[in-house]
Amino acid sequence: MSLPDSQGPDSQSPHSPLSRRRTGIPEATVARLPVYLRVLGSLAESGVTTVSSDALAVAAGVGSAKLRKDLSHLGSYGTRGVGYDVEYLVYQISRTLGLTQHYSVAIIGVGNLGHALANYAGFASRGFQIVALVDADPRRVGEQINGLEVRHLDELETVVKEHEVSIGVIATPAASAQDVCDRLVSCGVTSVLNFAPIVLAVPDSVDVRKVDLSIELQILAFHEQRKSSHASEVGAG
Amino acid sequence: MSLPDSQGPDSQSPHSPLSRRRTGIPEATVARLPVYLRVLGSLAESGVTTVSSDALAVAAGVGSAKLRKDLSHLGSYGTRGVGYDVEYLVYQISRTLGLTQHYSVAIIGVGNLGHALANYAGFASRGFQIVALVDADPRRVGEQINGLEVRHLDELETVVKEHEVSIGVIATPAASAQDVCDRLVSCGVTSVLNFAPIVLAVPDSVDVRKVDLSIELQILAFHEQRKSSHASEVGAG
DNA sequence: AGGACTTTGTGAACAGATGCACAAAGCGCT
DNA sequence: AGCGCTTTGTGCATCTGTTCACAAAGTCCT
Repeated sequence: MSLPDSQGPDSQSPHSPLSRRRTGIPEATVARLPVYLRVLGSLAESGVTTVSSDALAVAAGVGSAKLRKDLSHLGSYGTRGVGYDVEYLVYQISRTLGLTQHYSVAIIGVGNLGHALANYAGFASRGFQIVALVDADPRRVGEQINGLEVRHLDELETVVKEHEVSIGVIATPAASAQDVCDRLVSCGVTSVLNFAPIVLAVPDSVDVRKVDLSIELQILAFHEQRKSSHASEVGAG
Repeated sequence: MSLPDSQGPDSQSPHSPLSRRRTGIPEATVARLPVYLRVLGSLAESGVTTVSSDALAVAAGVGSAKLRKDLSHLGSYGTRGVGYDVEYLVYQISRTLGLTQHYSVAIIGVGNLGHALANYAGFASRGFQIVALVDADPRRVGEQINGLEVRHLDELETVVKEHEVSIGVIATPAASAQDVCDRLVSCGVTSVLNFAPIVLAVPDSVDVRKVDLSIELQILAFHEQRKSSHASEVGAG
């Protein structure tokens, strides 16, 4: 989608109408599928085998019409009068999202955040495997984190090719993020998850998603402010 | 805000047409303002005093028409034929986002991620101040992080009221997130930033934004898959 | 002062996403 | 088999967001 435009959770790449036509799945739907998948996962764990769009919608925090429309993009996998088979739906969503494939992930930058990411268990689940940790600081090189040895930034290209990394996670300071990104892209990485507070410039063929604490806080601040001024504004008219 | 609906970077709370009318600022615009703000900040540091919508748009990774329309929601702060005064625009955006106010932030959960957040410098900038760290694990209570002492979860209510926390950051395991959230809400916290991989249920009056690594990865996976199948599909027709 | 040039701000067309409401489809009970 | 109940899937209206394209408004140069 992305216009040459934005990246980031929100306005996330519109990804060109073309891709939309190819997959038939709207971007807004794609962004919600992982949520459904997670909810379905816990339902399955609880022994639930069948779920209605209403129940699933409540659990996922969306409207039921929206949910049904979302699922209808994948095909007709429900049974009228009954609902959806949990296990089957999990499979279909996973397949649609491409989670039946395997993805090798490299984390660049092993500071506080990088450490947290490297240790994050949920990471490894669902086909994502961390295969490399890279840092520019020689003092951190060689350190073992979660069974992986930190490699030096100089080896980035080697490491990426060696492990056929498909997703690069940038957890470096802002100053080095663009450089790291460029190097990832030139090694053939086409998906980047960016934690650095900076807008990355990439070719159209590369997908970037950003996670940005500070932006989220500022959005919350906006609404928080609106709430505080609420009383007076309502009073005023 | 937010419909009983979604939370999270993407489909973020449509925030009811009403609020839209009250502030006059579309949600999509609000989500981009922090990006503009950041870019303007670095421009200012570089000594730039005036910037055109085109230049700013490129730096922010959006289209220039979109940027102008976004800014036009705040008022007419540009000069035709010239552009925008960087410093003045920074001020106007800050004011609009409510960053001229002060926000007290509490972080609940001081595991790997909580640690990283507590040490994150950019946090304290722009009016956000971490005033409390809370954890359920007695072994972590008392620890000093970045000059703040970790308090026990039992004291959550006390701590929140004591520091007049306006934003709660949930960095706990999924299992305790809803409980923590409920307690925050019952203490009067109306803005929550959720890092736990779970959909939080909150009253309409509370804003939740979520940051979810695993969802972002899955969205990337979807597009990555689309790219790999690209070659064959194009070949096939 | 006046004209060429630049750049903003915005009306209008378009595109995408959401929500409503209901027909179609299946289940289970008699 | 038939009837009533439940729930999906979707056409349609609506709303939100994006993009285009241009008039209005300003600067700079002569």
